[in-house]
Order: sequence, then C-alpha cells, then structure tokens
Amino acid sequence: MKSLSIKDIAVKANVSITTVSFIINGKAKEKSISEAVIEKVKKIIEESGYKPNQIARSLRTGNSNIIGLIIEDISNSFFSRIARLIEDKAYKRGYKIIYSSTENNIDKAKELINLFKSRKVDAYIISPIKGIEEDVQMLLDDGNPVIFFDRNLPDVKTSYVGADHFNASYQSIQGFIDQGKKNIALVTTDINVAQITERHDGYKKALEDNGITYDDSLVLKIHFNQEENETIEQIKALFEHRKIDAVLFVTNYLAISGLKALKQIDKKIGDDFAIIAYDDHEAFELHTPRISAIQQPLEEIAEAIIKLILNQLSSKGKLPAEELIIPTRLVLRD
Amino acid sequence: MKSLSIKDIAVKANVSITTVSFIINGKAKEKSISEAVIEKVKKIIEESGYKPNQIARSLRTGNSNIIGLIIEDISNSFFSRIARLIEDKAYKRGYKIIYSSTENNIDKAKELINLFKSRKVDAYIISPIKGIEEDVQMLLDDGNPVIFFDRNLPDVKTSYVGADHFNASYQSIQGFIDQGKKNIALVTTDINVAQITERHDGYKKALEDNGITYDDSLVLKIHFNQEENETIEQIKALFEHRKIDAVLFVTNYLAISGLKALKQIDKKIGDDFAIIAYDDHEAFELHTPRISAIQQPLEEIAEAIIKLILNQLSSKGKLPAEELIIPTRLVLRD
DNA sequence: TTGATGCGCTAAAACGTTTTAGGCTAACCA
DNA sequence: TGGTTAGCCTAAAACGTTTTAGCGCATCAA
Repeated sequence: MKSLSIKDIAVKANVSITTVSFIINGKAKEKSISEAVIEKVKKIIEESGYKPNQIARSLRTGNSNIIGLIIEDISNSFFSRIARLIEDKAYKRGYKIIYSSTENNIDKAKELINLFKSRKVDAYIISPIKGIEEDVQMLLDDGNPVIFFDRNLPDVKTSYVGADHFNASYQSIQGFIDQGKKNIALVTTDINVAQITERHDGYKKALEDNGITYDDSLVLKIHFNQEENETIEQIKALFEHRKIDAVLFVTNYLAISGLKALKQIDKKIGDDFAIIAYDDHEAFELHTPRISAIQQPLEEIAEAIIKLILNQLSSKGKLPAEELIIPTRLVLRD
Repeated sequence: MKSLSIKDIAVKANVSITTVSFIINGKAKEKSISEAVIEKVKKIIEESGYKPNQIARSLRTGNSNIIGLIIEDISNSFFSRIARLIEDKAYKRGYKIIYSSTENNIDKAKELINLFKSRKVDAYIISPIKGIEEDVQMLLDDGNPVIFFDRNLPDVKTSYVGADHFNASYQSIQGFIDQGKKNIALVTTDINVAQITERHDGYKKALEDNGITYDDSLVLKIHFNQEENETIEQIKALFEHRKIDAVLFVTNYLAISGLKALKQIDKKIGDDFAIIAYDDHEAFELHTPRISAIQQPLEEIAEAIIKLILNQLSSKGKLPAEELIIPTRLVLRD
C-alpha cells in the first residue's frame, strides 16, 4: 500500500499541489488562500491521515529537524539520563534526536559525524574526544551549529556546556583535608579528555594549597577499556600497599569497582577511611554506609545545551562561542 | 559552503551522473564500465571527500538504512543496555538506530510511530504498550517489518522476542517455598502489559501448585508514574502491616525503592526475610547483603532481535511471525 | 478609460539521487 | 553485404516536497 502524497490530496481537493503545500505549512493566510479552500483541504488531510514525507521535505529545504547527539556510551547512566532530558526538551520544540555512542573510539566518532552529515542533521551535540578536531572544524566551517558538552576540545572554538570539574574536585579534596585526612588517593582513568584532567588538576591544587606534597603513587590511572576485574585488582593493590585515609573516584563506574574492591578485601568505610565519587549513582544511596558523591546538575546541563542549540538555529549568522560552566553539588552522605 | 553533489563529480571526471552512480553503488562491473573510468572516478571521489546525500538517496529508493527503536525510557538501565547492544549489532550490518522513549504514554508512542514512518525507517523495534495496536497493524499492513521485544501485544501478529517472564517468576517463588517461606509478597506495577501480568501469573501459579492460597493483600500494585517517595511509603506500609518472609519485586526500580523502604524501617534481609528482584542492577551486587536477581540475557535478546529484523529486510515477502522466548537466569546472592 | 493594486490561485523548477531504456561503435557471423 | 551482439556509456524520468514567479480577474483611483 503506497502512502499518500501531497499530489493525492491536491487531486482530491481539486486544487494545485502548491495550494496544499501552503496550507500544510501554515502559509495559507500569507498567500491569501480563501477560508473555504483551507477548510476543505484540511478536512481531506485529516480524513485521509496524510503525513508529509519528511525525506522529500528535507531534500528540498535542506534541513531535517533532527539534532545529532554523539556521546561516549548510551548505557552509562550519566549519558542516558542526559540523553533522555535532551530528548524531552528537544521534542517539545519540534526537534528529534538521533544519538549514537562512540565508545571513545576516534574512528567511530568520525564515522558518526559523517553519517549525521550525510543525513543533514540540523545541529550536533557532542561529547567529544581528542582526535576529531578537524572533523568538527569542518562542520563549523560549513555553518553547522555544534555544541560540546561534558568535555571540551580547547583547539576548537565552539560553545561548550559542562560542569565545573576543577572546583568540584578541589572542594571534595578540601573537604577531606578539613576532616583531617592526610593521605588522599585519586582513582582516575587514562583517557585524555579535558574533563578528566581538570578533575585531576583540582586534586593537585587542593593538596598544594594545603601544603601537602603531591604523591604520584597515590594516583591510580585505569585504562579505559580494560576488564572490570583487572580494575578491581589494581584498586585492591593500591589500598593494600599504601596508607590511605580518603579516596576520590573520578567517575561513578570507577567508584563502583572501588566498592567491589573494598568488599573483597573487607575494608570498611568509616571515620578513618572516606570516599567520594564523581557523578552520583543509584547504588550509592543504597550502599551501607551511603556513599558521598559529586552530582552534576543534569537538568540544567540539558537545558543549557538545548537553549544554545535553538539560539544558533534561529539566528542566521554564526553566534560567538559561549562557555557555560555549571557548578556541581557535593552530596555528603552518612 | 555547499557540499558536493554527484553532478560535481561527474563534471570533474567528464562522465555522466549515471556512470558515477553505478560506480558508487558497486554496479560498475555489472554495467560494464571500463576499469579506467572506474579508477578515475574513484580517485576523484576519494580526493574530494564526496559523500552521497542520504536524503536524496532515501527519497529515490524508499529506504533509509535506519531502524527505529521505540522503548519505554532510555534512562532505564535495562533499555539503555539493550539499546547499546542493538546499536552495536545493527551498526556492524550497516544500519543505524534512531531511538525514542514513550514514557508509557500512548499518545507519545503513536506520535513516534508517525514520526518514524514519515522518516521512512526500514524497520521498527518496539517495546509496545497497550493502545497502539491499530497503529502497529497499519505498519504491518504497509509491509514494514516490526519486532516487539520485552512485551508482547497479543492482538497483533508480529514477531516477538522476550524473556520467559512466567517461568522466571514461577521459579523464584518456588525457590522461596523450597526455603520454607510461607508468606510471600509481590510488589508489581499497574501498567497493563503482558510481561508484567506474566510475572504476576507465575507468582500465582507457583503458590497454587504448592497449595498456598493466593492472598491479594500480599500483592502491592504501584502506579507507574507516581513519585518514588509515595512508592516507598506504600512498600513500608506493606512490610509493617503484613507478616511477610519473602518478596519478589517485579522490576529493578521497584526493588530499589523496596530497599530504600527497608532501610527506613530498619528491616534486615536475612534468614527470615528474603527478596528477589526482576532485572539485575549494579546496586544489587554492591548492597549488603547482596541482592538476588533474575537476569535477562540482554546479549541474546539483542542478537535475536537483530537477526529477525535482518531476515525480514532481506526477504521479499512477509515472513511468518516468530515468538522467541528466552530463558532467564536466577542469580542467587549471599 | 486606463493603469495600478490586491486577491486567489497555480505551473514549473529545484533539491540529489537511482534506474530504465536505449544510443553508438566496433566486432563478429553467415 | 547486412544483421546481430557486445561493450561502454548516457539521457531523462522519477521520488515528494517547497517556493518563485506570475496569471487572470475584479476593484479602485484619477
């Protein structure tokens, strides 16, 4: 069963295709189509259930009402929650989202950009990785709106929305120090993105400002793609071989591995051993004792992203790049 | 900067558009284009970075190489993990996924179907809700492949992939009974989908087969869209007013609310009080004590879905509907 | 009476592909 | 010699829209 086209409607209504198109696109008044014709055509459209072919429309107009969302991994709760919020907000403004995960793989990221490009998405929301600078620059040169979030790429001049990773980290460490902690470890990853290095820098700076010398052996860098079991082993080794009274985990999944490690070596969290996780997680609230976490305000981030995108889409010329740094919230539990 | 079109390539290579198209689509041999021309054109394409406009291509061919995925909520880990797996597998076969969440809202689900329809997606993967039967039937009548997963709609004849909810539930309850439990509660939701009623039925049947009379006051039905706090209150009320020695939670988020409730009333899980959650969750492994859960084999489900889709896409005629019921795994912890 | 203006509508081009049908040349066969 | 075949390539239609340019008519001002 072929679906209806605008032509079918035109024939049924005994008017031209043009007239139908004007009515569909709300330009009937402006083009002075008579009330009677408008009514008739609308009725026929209603009754027949005709829906314009978006592909033909995109081909003609050059835009798609689709926003491409490129993230690290949709199965990570931080991203899936952001995706959901962005989707909701975009939807209300008549935009759809296509998403895809890069898995921190440069080639896949590049492919995704090409794919979205050939689908003529109207705008790009990207949580970028190093190595795609050129591709993004090309998008910008072609006049496409691009918003980075969560992570920034310093060499590319485009708008960015992200949490204040540096200060979040700094304040957590300062908190530890205020509680009298002396041997503070950092569990981080080796992916080379600004957001992770900022968290690392906040840690360093807080120690420094408090006259504590930075000790590299208290910093554990986990390979991004390694098996969780290996991660757990490395964390166990750190905890067993070093005198540590506080730990900051730089992502929630590292914290979860850390909790598993603690369980295995039967080390308890308490007055003499504290931990904080970056990014909250359902498990933390439920854990005994409950785990403190740095919360990123997802709602605000999503809202800021959508606002920036819509501004860019509705303005003709290119807007200056904006950087929105959103403060985080440290949730201290138990 | 306008992007290149096939015409630009044709002009540069001094051949016709048709020839370029044949080469791009790998039909050069078949259409007996000379090796020299093939080389020349390929080189020009390579050097210029030309990428075919997928929209024009879709308009002409009527297909998009896109599969639409309609789920309840991308921020629920069951769905986001399935989505990720499906995405991966589809990607390897040259298909892209567009997803969107229905939030169990019939109108939104219908809108999404229309949206995907007007984008001419090649196939639909849907975790359906009651009330969209007609819309899905129209898709099928138009010859579109549609696969249901997680939940089925008995009135619609199309392929389905899902876990064996009935038996999973039955076996969990049987396990409780074997441990000597007598007062077994069920915490479920009021959404009217097959998968939930099957879980409920498994519970009933297991009790019945063991000569335990079904007691409606031990079954708590939670409204789908209510605030979590209210859910927690209701669960607390159940636990405080009834003598209960085991509980099956019908979804992982209900189990999480249940755990929070237990914490608030300081009721401990142990020899005299056991719980099982349907669908695993990271928090369960970490909880003290660890929480038993029914695991759905996500990988297998995703694989089965993709296989069915690809079969349908590659066959001309309509294939008979298949039902794949995949066994679950009960993970008993602590 | 004429020229301008407004109203209600439409023909046709354009967007960038794929694909059908067929053109032209040279070689081959009888 | 003429007819067929094969090899290499192309013109043009079609997909379903949006949009520009403009047509025919009535009204109005001068």
